[in-house]
Amino acid sequence: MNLPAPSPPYLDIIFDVPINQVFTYLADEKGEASVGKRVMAPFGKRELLGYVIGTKDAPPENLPPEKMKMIRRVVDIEPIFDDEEISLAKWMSSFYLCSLGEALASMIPSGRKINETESIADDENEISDTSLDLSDEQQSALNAILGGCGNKSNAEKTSMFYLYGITGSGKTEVFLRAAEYMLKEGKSVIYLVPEISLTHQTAEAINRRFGAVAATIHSGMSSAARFNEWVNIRRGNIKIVVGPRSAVFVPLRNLGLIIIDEEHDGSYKSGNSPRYHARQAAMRRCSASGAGLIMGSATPSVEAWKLMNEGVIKRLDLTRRLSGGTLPEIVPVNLSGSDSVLSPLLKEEIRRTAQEGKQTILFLNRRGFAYFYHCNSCGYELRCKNCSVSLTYHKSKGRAVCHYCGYSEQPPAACPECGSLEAGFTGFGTENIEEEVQRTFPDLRIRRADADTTRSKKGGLKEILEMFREGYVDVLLGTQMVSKGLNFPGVRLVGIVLADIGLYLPDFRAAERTFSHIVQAAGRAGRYAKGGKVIVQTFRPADPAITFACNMDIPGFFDIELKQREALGFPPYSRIIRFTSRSKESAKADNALHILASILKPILPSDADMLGPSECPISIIAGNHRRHIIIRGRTLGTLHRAARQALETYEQQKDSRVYIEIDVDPVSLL
DNA sequence: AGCACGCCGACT
DNA sequence: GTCGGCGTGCTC
Repeated sequence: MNLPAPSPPYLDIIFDVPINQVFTYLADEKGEASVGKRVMAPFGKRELLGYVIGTKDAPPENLPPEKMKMIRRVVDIEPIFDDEEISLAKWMSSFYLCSLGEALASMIPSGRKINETESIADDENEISDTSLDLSDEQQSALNAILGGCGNKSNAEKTSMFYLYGITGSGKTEVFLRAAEYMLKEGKSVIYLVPEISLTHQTAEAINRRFGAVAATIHSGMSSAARFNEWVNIRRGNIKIVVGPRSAVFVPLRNLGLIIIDEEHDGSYKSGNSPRYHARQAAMRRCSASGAGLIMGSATPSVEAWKLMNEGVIKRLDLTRRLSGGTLPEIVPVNLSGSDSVLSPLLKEEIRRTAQEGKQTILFLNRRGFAYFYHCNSCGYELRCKNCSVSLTYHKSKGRAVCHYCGYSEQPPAACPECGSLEAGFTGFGTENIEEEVQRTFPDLRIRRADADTTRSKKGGLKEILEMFREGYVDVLLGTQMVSKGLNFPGVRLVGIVLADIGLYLPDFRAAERTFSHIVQAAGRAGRYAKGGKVIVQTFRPADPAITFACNMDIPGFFDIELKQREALGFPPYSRIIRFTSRSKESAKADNALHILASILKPILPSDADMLGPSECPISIIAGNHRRHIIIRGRTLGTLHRAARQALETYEQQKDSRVYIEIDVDPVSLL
């Protein structure tokens, strides 16, 4: 009879703290601690949850034995992670410049606050319960995928694919067939979706179709439920996981495939440290495990498009709509000189739509952004005292409100600067539009859906959308969140009230986003409606983001956008790391970044440059002054090295205790 | 990130 | 005379 080998007395443990250091502890007497388990351990003056990532028989030489402490207790009965997760965490830590503990903690569901915004899904992907016949295009796409990543003997083979096709061209069916193949091969599958609310319906559909093999894991679940699923997945009871960006980390063994639906979607990038991108993490997981990767969208990210041009990702085109539905006509309308937010054409079309017994959706993509207090005499703008962004007028409250920190004030009757009475709220806010639409069409039933009208009561949005679906509403008015309504059969007209709002943002991705929004809206609007129409109101009708979107010329847009990015040296022709400081005192925020800049400057690689330090476009958020530095270079490797070295030196100079946030490959620079 | 230790201002 | 501000140092 073999006694179990005595477990090593020393444990290497990491914590969810921003110190990239492994701490050695004495194991407990029972010897229950082992790699992959979590433990409670005394850490300084407190007791923290730690992750055991290694064991050893001898203590580290340079550690005085009296400093070493013993763990308090072992949390897990069985290990909840192993070398695969540790290796992925190590990659995260070095790629996103965070500590190993922060990386691992962000992967494992264990109390760390995760931030995946919940909103109503659109049911664009209506998944059939049974296998559908594939079109020729779908079939050849599937063949390419299975030929590329079905062959396990050669993991180096092209195994990244992109299903590029308009809404309704059947991407989902190809995803499912590829997943089905992998499951039959005994492999497991991760299916990433952009919205939490999509996970449930997608998983349900997969279960109906393949039997109960799919699990979901997302922040809408209780942490206990999430953790249960994690353990279930790790035990091998589950073969396919559907979820938002964090699901890219689930401990599925024998991974065969990762699917990323709506690859362009911004929610794949984490908003808090470590600011990982699920696409990047998926690529890393796939290359480490030999699994395949399939992404899909009608409007890929510029990054993905470039990789397709280079052949790194194999592009598979789905050009035809399966249902035969035609795309709606997209009409740009120049708003310049108009004194109304509703152009004559839009009014006329709303009227006609109503007369035909059909419905209209009016889109405002950024709530209140252009609805600012403005003096026509001196140009004064009313801005938030804390956040420096324009205040939005909320008529229901009679106050001007900040969309970042919630500050509000009584709007002045006359310009505070020059006293002119030619001042007030102009521009475009949802309330404003509602009023104007109501005034213009007193006989129509108009409903507004935005964060204010839907937040108060749970399901508020659902209710509004239900009423809309049932035909009790003629005109639905709202932000992105009403995109679900686009799939309702009664919708004939979609008005994008001010398409170029985003173009005024100081962000090099503004054109890409604007373009994508219009194309996505149009693609969905044409799902059912015959003779559907999309009206794109803009002050910049000649802007390529508008013109190419209106012509549905996607490759055309990417061609000129890529040229533009190349000329300006922006991604994907460069890589970027952004350092942001924030402090209640602007001098501190400034100072910290100037120190960092002076360290960075001399060690930047020759192919790199530095922008800033400068104020962030949104220079104050919730009372914190924000400054940033952007370093930019041809490849990430050399930037990483410089950044790591600079951060280390900065730590030692320990001047001001200002928090610096690091964003590798930032998606927003606001 | 916390949390404590430590040295300078307005309060019972 | 103390309470308490947040600068900075440390965490096996």
